[in-house]
This record gives sequence, structure tokens and C-alpha cells, in this order.
Amino acid sequence: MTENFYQNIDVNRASIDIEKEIRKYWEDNNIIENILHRDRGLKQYTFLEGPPTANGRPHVGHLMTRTVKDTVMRYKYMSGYDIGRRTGGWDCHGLPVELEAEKHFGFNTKKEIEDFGIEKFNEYCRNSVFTYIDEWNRIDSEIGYWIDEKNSYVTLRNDYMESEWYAMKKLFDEGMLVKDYKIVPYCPRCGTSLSSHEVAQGYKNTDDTSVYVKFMVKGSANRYLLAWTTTPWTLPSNELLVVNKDFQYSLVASEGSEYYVLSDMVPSLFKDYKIIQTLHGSELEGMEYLQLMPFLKVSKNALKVVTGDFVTAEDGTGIVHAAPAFGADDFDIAKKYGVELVNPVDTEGKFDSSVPWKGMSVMDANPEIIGYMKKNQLLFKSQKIKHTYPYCYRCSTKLLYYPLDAWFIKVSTIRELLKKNNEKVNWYPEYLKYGRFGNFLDDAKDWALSRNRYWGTPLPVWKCSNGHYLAIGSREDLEKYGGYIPDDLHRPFIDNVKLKCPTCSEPMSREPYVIDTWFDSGSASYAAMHYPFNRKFNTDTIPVDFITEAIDQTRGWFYTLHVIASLLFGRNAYKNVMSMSFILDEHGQKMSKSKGNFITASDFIGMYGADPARLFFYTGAPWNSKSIDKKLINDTSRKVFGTLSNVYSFFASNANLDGYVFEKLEAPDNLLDKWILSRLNSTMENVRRNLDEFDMHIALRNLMDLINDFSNYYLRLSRKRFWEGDLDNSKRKAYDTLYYTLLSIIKMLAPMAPFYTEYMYVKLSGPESSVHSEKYPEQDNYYINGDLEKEFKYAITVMELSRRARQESNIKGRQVVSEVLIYSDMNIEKAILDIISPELNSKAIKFIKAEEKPVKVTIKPVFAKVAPILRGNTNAFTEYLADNNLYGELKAKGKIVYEGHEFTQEYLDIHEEALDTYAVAGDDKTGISVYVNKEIDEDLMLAGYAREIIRRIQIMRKDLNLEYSQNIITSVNASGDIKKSIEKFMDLIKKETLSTEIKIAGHPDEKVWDISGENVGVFIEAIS
RNA sequence: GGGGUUGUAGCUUAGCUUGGUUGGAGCACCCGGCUGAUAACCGGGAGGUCACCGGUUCAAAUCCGGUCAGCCCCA
Repeated sequence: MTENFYQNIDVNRASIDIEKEIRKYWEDNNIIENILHRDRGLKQYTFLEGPPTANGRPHVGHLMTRTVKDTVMRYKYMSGYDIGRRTGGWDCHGLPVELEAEKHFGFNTKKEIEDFGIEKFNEYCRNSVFTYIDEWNRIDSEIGYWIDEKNSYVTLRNDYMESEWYAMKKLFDEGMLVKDYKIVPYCPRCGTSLSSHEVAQGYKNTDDTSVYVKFMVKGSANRYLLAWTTTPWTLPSNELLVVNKDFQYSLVASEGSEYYVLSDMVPSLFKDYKIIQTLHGSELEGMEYLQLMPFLKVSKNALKVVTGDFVTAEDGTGIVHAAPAFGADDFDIAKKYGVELVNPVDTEGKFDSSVPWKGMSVMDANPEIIGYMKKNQLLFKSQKIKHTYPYCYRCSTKLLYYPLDAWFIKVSTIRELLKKNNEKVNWYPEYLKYGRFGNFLDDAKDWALSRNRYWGTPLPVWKCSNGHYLAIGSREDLEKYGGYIPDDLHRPFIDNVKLKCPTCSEPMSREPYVIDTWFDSGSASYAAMHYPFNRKFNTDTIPVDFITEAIDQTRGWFYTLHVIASLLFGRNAYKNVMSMSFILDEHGQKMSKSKGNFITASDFIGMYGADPARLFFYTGAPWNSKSIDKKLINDTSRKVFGTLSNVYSFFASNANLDGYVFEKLEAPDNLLDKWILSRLNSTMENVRRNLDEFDMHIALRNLMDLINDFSNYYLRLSRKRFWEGDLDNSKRKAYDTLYYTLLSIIKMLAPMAPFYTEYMYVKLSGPESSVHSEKYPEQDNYYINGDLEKEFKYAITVMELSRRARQESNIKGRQVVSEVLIYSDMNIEKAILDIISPELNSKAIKFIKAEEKPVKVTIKPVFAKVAPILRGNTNAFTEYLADNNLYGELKAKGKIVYEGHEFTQEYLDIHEEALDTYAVAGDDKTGISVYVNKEIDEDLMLAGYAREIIRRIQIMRKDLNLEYSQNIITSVNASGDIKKSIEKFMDLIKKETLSTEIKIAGHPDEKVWDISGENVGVFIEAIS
């Protein structure tokens, strides 16, 4: 016997084991390198990696984004594209990194960092961002994320930052990058402002004390304006009170004092009260009041009531206290009324000496200030409230709104462009386009770009003592304007570079800021390619074809990419973008380190294997959140890989026996072959369409349906063709179909499960090649036959109905019956019926017409309808219907005439009852009914016993692990009908079980079976 | 407070764009069956107020309005 061409496999082999082998296979054959770097000269499909920071460990969510990216790129590669920009990327700068460094050194203030030295501090940051790079690279290899890591873009490189400088200079020259004094969200611990998209990351629920404060009206003895605030620390800086001019206010007398307050709030604030007056907000305008606390010298226009639209009636008193230094609205309204702001708080968030709480952080001072107000009868009441408040998204310090000089990009001026470019983007899921993302664009805020920090891309703007600014757009510019090019463009080196002012020749120093790290990652479109310095880079790849990240990036990276591409190129940054939801733990809880339910990427792959993990990510839409479900993961992988392995195993063992080797697929003539090839090709069509639409989860379902049909119907019904006879043309075609279908499924599955499919591909196609450089299967309409698929569906229904009918009459499937009758509106080809006929296990199978149904039809009146017409004659009509078989007449004429009245079908109850000798089962959807003749005569009974005996012997063969071709001698210890059956069907039993001889005799080692209540001993023995 | 999204069987979900037979699967459970590739599979059973309330319509899981709950985002 020749060596097996198709290697046998262990169908229960663990995924992790297979993956290890395939990883080695890829390496040994240089497969990944070849595919990543091969330029086939095809049309490009460009990708862009959203850069993670490698100072944290990768978790399950990262695995999902990497899986989706990988699947898309593999699919496009197989579909005839070269993948452009298939490289990794690393985000290196920013607060998160600095915080890790501060923790490491035990620093809490910026002064400590500066005393330590920015150079050494940044050196630590530089190294720490790659702390877990090895783990990232390892999990990429483990999950099968094929990406060129060696050429990853890295945001801390001089080249990358130089590109950003180019961009910032361009924006500066266009007047889009400007310095302004504004109220910005500010973290007093980090000592820097934050941008709107950073603030958005850090909202938390919090308990705060809110206070109702009494501002005494000037010139009165006991009349107050009642204001409400959740930030008592801003009260010493109060300069204005704001009302809404359209609201109605009341002047209320209560417990000896009088208060102005929003009319609606009166009942909830006062118990005993009398309303003195009601008035419009506009009537309060201009009213002067006394300063609440006499510490700060306020502006001369201050301490009066003004009006503003931002005053709402929802919470508070309708009178808003304004401290222009600590609120954007407050600042704006102060500007409007010519009020200068007063600020007793330093950059560390502590009060200065102008107030009694000197040196205290403002949050700590809150209770002291409340105490002071109590003592001085300034407090009306205080209460705890729950609300959400922004915290620093990295160090969890409560943010302040604080007046600062900062550099802004005037994003608000290009809102229309941002929206126009958004029109060109395909969003998955679609609702984000005009939903979350579109809404964000609608009120895009100016981008507070500068950070008063150390580890980041330096802001390339210099200033001279005469107040002239100069933006640098390249390394070369540094020399051009009288400076030099340091080896490292980071702080502190860049700070030492002094330039000469082109306007007045005075020396210039760099503005001491670094920039928002989101500008780094948002610049990836061009900076990753060192645009415009890299002449080889072509901006045609902006927009890129595809990006995807988790949902939190909708207003993070997706936003900054979009904004920057619009600013610089007037274009969108990407054509297709998919936003993924989070992976939750098994209880549907968000995973986090603090809860202890955090699963690292590495552990996850270790638990399930890469391919099962990857399939799991496609068990539902990627944009719906998914709970880790051990069972679901295992089931999906068993159903896909387990089934395919078994199909392969069946194929290999039989093909090897027959010496079959696949050459090419010939046009099929067997109906089963035609059917499965039709199913295969229509699935190809569906899978491609769904993958093109990024509906990977639906594509996977399409494939799983096909795998099910392939294994449970095609193969189950085809098995005999592979067992019987020699390798003739017909059998060869069966193998061709089996092989071709299996290989096509493997190819279609390859982008989703790269390891398992490679494993099978090598077994099927031979070594040294890769499924991942195959062409993705494309349907051939020649094979698609919708009618045939439909007919098979009907045939399968017949099979199921036959089983149901048998079950209801307790006739086993193994019991041959005399007759099965099939009623169907639709024709089922005889040949298809022949295929399922073994499953029907009947001597005769017949199609019947409606009138041939073995049923007794009874017709009864629908009394509710008939009785009102016939009245007294109703009973007679009932008898008439029972006595005369009028079904034929009803069918033919559509009505029954009785005593001059016409009754159509809706007046009649038609009931079909199978004759006693038949078991029936019907299916409403297809209109098929199947009748199984229940009469079992002796012949049938004996034939049934023969099948039982065969089945028992087959089980015993399998238990002994006999080769398929092994001959045996069989002894059966039986009497009565069973003995009779064996004698009668001796030849059949011999043939089916490869018994050269059947003895009707006992054996000491026989196994005793129960066959229809009889004990039957069976013994088999292999013969050489 | 505003915006978005989700809510279908114990669990995971399809269907919703475009209203139309009796809301379809899978897992788990119970009963039965088939099987010389398969821990697979098949049949039956049980399990659903399609989150809730209202509207439009001859007809609503589907369209509209509102409420509730979860999640995300914003202020």
C-alpha cells in the first residue's frame, strides 16, 4: 500500500497545539514576511493602525480590535489588493506616561520634576513607553495579527514630530493656531489644561455639598438675592449674579427676611412664607448687592445683577453666582459687562494670601468656607447632592475651570468643513455618522493644544521680548532662524535653542509648552510617513481605506484624525471606520483592574486559543458589547473546527484507501454534488457581500450554515458513495466535490481563523504554501441553482416529517415499512427522493394527489356562521355533511349547496384524519404531508430485526477499532423471530458487516443486547 | 439636564431599513430516534406580555410619541 497522501489528523487536537505548530510553519517558510512585503503591483487598500501606548498590558479588548483589523486586511489581500500601510504604530507621549514616571519617582508636583531634571525625567518616560512592547508583540503573534512591526511608526521620533511641526506652522501661518486667555479645564495636580476630548474621558459621579447663599441687596436691611452653587470655593471671587430675563421671580417674606428667588422654587425652599411681589428676570437687571465676603478687591462694574441665557430653571434658584475666573460662562458674561476677573487661586489649586484660607487647596477649603458663611449668617441652607463632575482622566484629581494663557486651534471655524468631510465617510455602525460623531462635529470646540508639561511634542513657537511670535516648520528652520538642531527635539534640549526674531532681531525663546498627545496620534495620516519631508510618500493615501478602534475613540482618535486631515488637507482622513464595543466579563460587567475582573490578552488566548477567541469576536456584531461566555466560545469553535476536522478525517481516510488525489473539479452530474456546489457558491456570494459591508458576524453565520449542511446532509447522505465500489469516474467526482467544498470553506474562513485554516490547507494542498496568499473564493453562477436548493429543502422536510410520523406511532427508523406516501404542492424530483429514500426506509415511496390522501375528511358547519342562516335546519345540515362525502364537491365547486343556501369554505370546518393504518405528519410552511403505513407484517418485522442485528454488529466493530476492510466471523445467540430474520437476511447481514460467516450459536464472550425485549447474544471475531 | 444606543425564551441571538401567514435559530433541560467521520446530528416537549404605555393602520417585534432600565457620550 502506498503512503497516505492525505495525512490523518487527530480530530480532538487542541487549538493551542495546532496554533503553535502553524506559527512555526509560518516562520520556517518565511510566510508572514513574504506576504507583508510582497508587492504584487495590485490596487492598494490602505490601513492605519490606531497607536496604543505600550506602557500598559494588552487586554481582551485589544485582541478584538486586532482581530478585526487583521481579518479585514487578510480578506482584502486575498481579494486582490495589496495592503498599504500595514504597519504598527505606537503612541508615546502625554500625561499618562508622565504620570507613570511620577509614580515611579514618587513625585507629586511639577517642582519636584524640575528639581530632578527634565532631561532625566523624560529619559525615563522614553524608556517606560515600551515597558510592555514585548508582550504586545507576543500577543500579536499569538492572535495572528499580521502587521509589519519593524516599520511601526513611533510618535516620539524626531521625524514624526518634525511632521507635526510642519502642520503646526501651517496652522499658525493661517491664523488657525492662536494664543488666547481663556477659562480652561485644568488639573491642579498635573498643572496643565486639558482639551475637551480629554475632559470627556473623566466624568464621575460624586457627592458634593451645594449651598444656597444670601447676597444682601444694597441699601436694604434684610432683603437678599438667593443663589445656589456646588462650588463654595468660588464664592469669594463672586463678581456678578445672573438671572434669566424671561423667567419669573418672586420676592418672598419668610422668618423675618426677604428673598428674591425663581417663582417655581419657592414652595420647595420655604415652609412659612408670603409672596410680596412677582417680577420678570429683566426687572432684576442692574440691581446692586453687597460683596459676600470682603476679601478681594473686585472690579468697579461688579456686584450687580445681570442677565444671561445660560441660566436654567432645572436646579438652583434661578439666580446664578458668577465667578468669572472659574467658569467659561462666567468669564464670557464678565467680559460683556466689562468686569475684570479676580483670582485668588494659584496654579496648584491653592488659595493665596488674599483670603483667610491661604495655602489650602480649594476643594479642602470648601467646608471652611461653608463654616465661615454659617458664622456670618450668609448661608440659607446647604445640602448634599449627587452629580457628575469632571476629574482628571489620568490622575483622578477634580478638575478646576481656571483662567490660563493657552494655544488653541480654531476648530470651531471649520465645523462646516468637518461635517462636509464626514459625508464621505462610511461608518460602521452607520448610526454613529450623524449620531454621536456628527453631534460632536456640530459643536466642535476650539482645541486647547498646549500643555504645561514635559514629555510631549514641543510646541514649535518662539517668542521675542517685543511679543513677536514665530512658528518653526522643520528642523532646518531652526538653523534658518539662527538656532541649531539638537539631537533630540524633546524638552529640555529644544528649550535651549534660541532664535533671532525675523521682525526685530531680538532673541527669541520657545513657548514652554508641549502639545496634546492626541495631536500626535491624530497626525498619523501624514506624520507616520514623515510628510512632507519624505518625497516618496504620496498623499493620495489620505484618506486611508479603513480604520477601526473601540467606541471610546469616536471622540478620541477618530475625531482628531478627522479634524487634522480637514485642517491640513481639506479632506477626510478615512473612508471606512468601524467602532467596536467593549468586551465585558461573564457577568456583563465592564472589566477593570480595580474590580479584579481584568483579563489580559495573553491569559485569554491561553485559555481558549487564538482561533476560538477570534471566532468568538464574530459571534455578534462587533459594535454590540459582548460578555465573555466560555460555553459560547467552546461551542462555536467545536461547531466550526470540530465539524470541519471530522469532514476532513472522513475524506482523508477514504481517499487514502482509494488512492484518490484531487486534480480538478469536473462538472458534477450527481444531484447531491450539484446541490452542495450550489450551496457553496451561493454562500460565497453572501460571505463576500457581508465581508465587503464589514458584517463579519453575518459572514460567519453564513459559513456555519454551510458547514452544517455540508456535514449533516451532504456527507451523511453521500457516505455510501465513498464506501462502495472502485474509484470510478462517478466516485472520483464525489471526492472532487467533497475536497473542493471543504477547501473552499477553509479559504473563506481563513481571514477569521488563520491558524486552523492554514493547518487544514496544508493537509489538503501540500506543504510550503499558504491559504493566506490564495485567492478568496468567488462564486461561479454556473453552479448556483436556486430551485435545486429549494427542492432539497423540501426533501429534507420530507425526511423530517417521516421521522416525526414514525415517532408518533412508535415505529423506529430502522424498521422498514411497506409504504410512505408524500403529498406536496411542489414537485420533488424523483432523483432527489432517491437520495433521501434510505432515510425513509420504506419498500414503496409514492407521491399522491390531494384526493388520494389516506384520510377521512369530515366537514362540520361553523356554527357561529351557519346557525344564523339555517336556524332550525342546522342539525339536519350537520347530519347531511356527515352522511355524504362532499369534500370532492367542495374542492371542485368551492361551495356546498344546501336547501338553496351556498356555503363556501369559510362556513365550514374541514378536518382531515388519517386512516387508522397510517401515521401522518404535516408541515404548514411547505404544505407537505407524509403518511407512513403502520402495518408491519412478518416480512417487514424480520427485515427490521435484520437491521437491528447489523447495527449491533457495527457498534461492536467500532468498539474493537477494526479497520474498515477487516473481515470477521460472527456468532449470534438468538431464537424465534430474530433467528428467523437472520436466516432470511443472512446475505445482507454478511455483506453489511463484512462477516464471512454467521453462526447461530452462543459464545462464552458474547455481548448481550436487548432487541425489542429479546436478549440476543452477539460475538464477533476478526479473521486474518 | 441633553444626545446616542440597546432591551426578543434561563443564556447567546436572527428578524426591524421596506408593517402582512403561526417571531426563527443555537445552548441548556426533559422524552424519543439515527449513526462504521462527528463529544456531531435528527424529531418531539417545555420555555415569549418581542422592556412598558399609548398612537397610526384592516394589520405593529417592525412605523410614530412617551415611560422605564442598562451602556456609551456630552454639559
